[in-house]
Amino acid sequence: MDDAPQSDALVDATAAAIRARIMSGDIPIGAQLRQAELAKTLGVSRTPVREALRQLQTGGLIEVVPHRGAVVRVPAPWDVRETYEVRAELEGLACERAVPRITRDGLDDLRKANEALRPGAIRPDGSSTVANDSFHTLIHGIAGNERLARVIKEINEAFPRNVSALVLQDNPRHREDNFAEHERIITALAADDAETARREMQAHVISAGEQLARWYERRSATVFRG
Amino acid sequence: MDDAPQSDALVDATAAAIRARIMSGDIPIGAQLRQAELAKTLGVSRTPVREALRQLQTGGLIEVVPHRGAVVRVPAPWDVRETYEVRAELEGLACERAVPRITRDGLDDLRKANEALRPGAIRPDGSSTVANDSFHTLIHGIAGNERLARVIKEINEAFPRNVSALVLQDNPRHREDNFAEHERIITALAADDAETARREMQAHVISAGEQLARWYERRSATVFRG
DNA sequence: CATCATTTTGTTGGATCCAAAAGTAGCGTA
DNA sequence: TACGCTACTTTTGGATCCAACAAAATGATG
Repeated sequence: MDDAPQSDALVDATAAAIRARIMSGDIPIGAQLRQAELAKTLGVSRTPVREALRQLQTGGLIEVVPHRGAVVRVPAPWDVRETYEVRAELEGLACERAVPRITRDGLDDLRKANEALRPGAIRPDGSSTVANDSFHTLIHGIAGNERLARVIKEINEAFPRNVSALVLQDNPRHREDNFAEHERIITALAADDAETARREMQAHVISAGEQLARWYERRSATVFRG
Repeated sequence: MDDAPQSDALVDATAAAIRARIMSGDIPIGAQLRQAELAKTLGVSRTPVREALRQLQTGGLIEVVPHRGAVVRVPAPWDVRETYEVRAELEGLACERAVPRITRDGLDDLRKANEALRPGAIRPDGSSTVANDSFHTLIHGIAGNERLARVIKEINEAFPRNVSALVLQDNPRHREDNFAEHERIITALAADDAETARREMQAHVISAGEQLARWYERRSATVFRG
């Protein structure tokens, strides 16, 4: 089950490569994306790069202005908040749907995924991001609605991942909150309490969005000063 | 605020043209889309057609298999149901958000939009589709969350519009239900009752999705027989 | 007569080429 | 010295060309 159903190998690989470099912060926010440069770096022609850029553009990760080129999109804080309100709603739905469908094994998987996020646990760099992702992805899988999973995935791809990681890793308090919120969600799922599960998940996502929005606020402030 | 932020004029226009022809049923479901043919028809080169097709592909309206070309996607009934469950959630959120934001003028606009859908009113062909759309679009505008509006728009673009129109126009009963459901939504909005507004809108979308899914079920059945 | 291999045709995918547009720098004039 | 105009450079957008791949048709063989 691919996100882009199926198409050419090259342009999808190219898009994935560019997206990865943006997500990882290798290409910073606001940076210009020159087609020729990308083509040379990735060892392909300009054609697949162009189509990859278009694909990323429809995803909202980059912006393309007619004859000036593509830049990595700099999201405004209100945009982050709006997006996370939508995402909260959808994640809440996924969580609610997961309640009647979850098994003991599923609960175990979730607990294990969250255990990797326990504050104070030793972990290699960047692993918290994937662990965090996998927690949500597990729930999407249990929810059993492919379209829902896909829409959430698309929404997530609108913002560079490394920023979320930064937000999480910078502040130990955030790590603790994140872990505790996940635990509450697991508890509600285990208790077969759909209402609570949804509410907890919504609150969790909203809070994550708020932290992210604040990060962008601080960032734009410093940028304006500098 | 365009759906595709901004980019080349030609490829967006091309994508819009192709999408319009699919949505209107001019290009039927399951039809093959030959790039050269489209290019000739639209009076452009194959390049913008290719990129337009890729754009439509990420939207999910068409499917592209590596060396065999693009076809208009034939949605499975379960896919329709899944999609409409997601859409119901989001439209419900929009409706809830609209409650504290709606004005008397906004209510009037909604009433007027629904009046165009009154069963028994005389209307030219196809106008019911746009009237139906405008009812929802109005609410999205009032809800005041651009990302939400955009996500719903993208979801809607996953299925040809003419099918929804068919579903609506075929059965007078559906027209009546549709009208009544809209009225209930307006009533809840006017009563400042967020809970009910959300619930009514959700039920409305779910019901529309069910009708659409049934239509596709009947269609696939006849196709298999034929 | 059926089945498999081979050839042929049609269509897409990728690369290169050419044109158009915008930004920039340099020069000239007020 | 400052402002404006022009020419140049850079980069994207569109068209055309060539190769790869898949399907269909045709012929040969069991």
